[in-house]
Amino acid sequence: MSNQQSSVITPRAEDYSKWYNNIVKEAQLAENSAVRGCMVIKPHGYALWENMQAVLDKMFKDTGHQNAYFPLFVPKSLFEAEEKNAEGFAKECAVVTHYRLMTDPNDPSKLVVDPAAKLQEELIVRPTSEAIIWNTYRNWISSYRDLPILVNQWANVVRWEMRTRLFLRTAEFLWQEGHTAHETKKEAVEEAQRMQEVYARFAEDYMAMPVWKGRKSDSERFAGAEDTYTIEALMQDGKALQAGTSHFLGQNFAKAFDVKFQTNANKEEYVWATSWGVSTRLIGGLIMTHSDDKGLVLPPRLAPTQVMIVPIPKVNGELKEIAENLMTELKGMDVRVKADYDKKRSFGFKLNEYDLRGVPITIGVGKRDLENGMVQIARRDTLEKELVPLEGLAEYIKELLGQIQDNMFLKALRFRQAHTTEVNDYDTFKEVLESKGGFILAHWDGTEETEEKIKEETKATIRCIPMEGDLSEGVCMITGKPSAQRVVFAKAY
RNA sequence: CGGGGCGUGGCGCAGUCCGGUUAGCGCACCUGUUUUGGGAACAGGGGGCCGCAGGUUCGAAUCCUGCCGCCCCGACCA
Repeated sequence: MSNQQSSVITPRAEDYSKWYNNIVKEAQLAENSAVRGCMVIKPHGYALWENMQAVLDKMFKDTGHQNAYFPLFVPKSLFEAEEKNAEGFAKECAVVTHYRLMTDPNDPSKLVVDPAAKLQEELIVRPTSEAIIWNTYRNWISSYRDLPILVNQWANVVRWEMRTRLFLRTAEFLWQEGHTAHETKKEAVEEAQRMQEVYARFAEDYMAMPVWKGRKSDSERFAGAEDTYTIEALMQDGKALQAGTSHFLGQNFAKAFDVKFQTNANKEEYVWATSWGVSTRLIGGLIMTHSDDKGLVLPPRLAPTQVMIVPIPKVNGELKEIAENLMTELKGMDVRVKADYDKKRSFGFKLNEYDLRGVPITIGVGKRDLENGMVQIARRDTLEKELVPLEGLAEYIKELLGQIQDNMFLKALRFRQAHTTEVNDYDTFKEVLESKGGFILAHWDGTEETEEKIKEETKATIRCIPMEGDLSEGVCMITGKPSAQRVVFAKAY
């Protein structure tokens, strides 16, 4: 089987978009569906999402949150209550107008919408759930004793995007959205920042994807928020990806939905709110941070299968027994391990397949090396191979998984460092953006006009206004006006 | 919505300009045999309303008209 194009991946350097699509398909993460802009997440992709969910869910619970579930539909009257939010999402809403179909009078084999079944009030398919949730919270809150409310939901949402891309921007996507209600502004701001920190920790410790933490500029802020905290990652093509956002919503939704509480001084006040979310887009980020021209590369902490044992070539009793023992031992150490005894496919085919699917470690168990008490270990991140003694192998593997995790983070971090540039004038800004892309740290006068001008002329946007690092003052690279601190620019997904 | 490209077995394509046997190739699939240390070989086999609808013609994947869909690049966005 030579030159099999179903598994040839377009190199990144040749066509980055194509490469990305190839990875998604060849690693069997997802595929396009019959519904425009909506993907089918395949078992391997969904297993990855489940692992991400499990970790995040625990982090949410460890910070005091509970899960709940709210409806898919939002009555239009509720949706429009918070004006800015409604305006921000209006252009990308799917709307349910009818509740019944009927046989087409002109063609009995077809169905048409029954005009008699028009809804009195349209239902919006949620693009986000603030409206329905805050309408509910009104009934849950009357006293300061009812606060805080710390609720998260795992759900799907629909945003009718003009152009979609698998995982990065689909019309329907899976996410979690936390919605919290607080007594004071201070508490709400702290909550929003806490969840930004949770996201950053998840991205770096589990996805091995370094992120910039910061706040959004006015123009990039979430519709209806007072402040948006973001984590921004850098992809291998030099473009930024907004990987998670956490919003301080002020009292906007409390006012729109009339959610008040009585303080312990018997005064009536509006509730303070936050919302925060990450989505299946993270899988896109994961792919574009680590994967190579051979396929998917997954960090061990999230990989559905961490270790694959492949007997070479004929599975006889002895090889199988060794594989089974090793598997038992590794499972006992909480390693996600599988063995491939399929006799129909060759050793080489299998290895390529697991490289494609991003399995962090494959163990080749064969007679030749076993005579010396050795097995062949191949690590996906560096593509290095080595012979390792069977004696103490489980401990070695366990240790190696940790090393791979760390190595992937460091590699991504070095890439980001190499693609983060401090510039002081607009010409250099443009030149860096063109030549190597990445994050550019520059002074900005804080006005929307300047931001807009830069976006128009270069396509770069302010990804975030950093909250840590070098926060010294300067002058705007364009207008020369005072700048409070450098901000992070990049072209973004 | 603007610009570009494309619709031919599951996937990727050739054939279309210049109409003419039974529409072809690679991969995948099925059966069998030999294989298996980085994508095995051979033999046999199955699978096509050539995107849809009209039209021209003795004859259309091919020419004409209309429609539909998909992909890529922008505008919009997590």
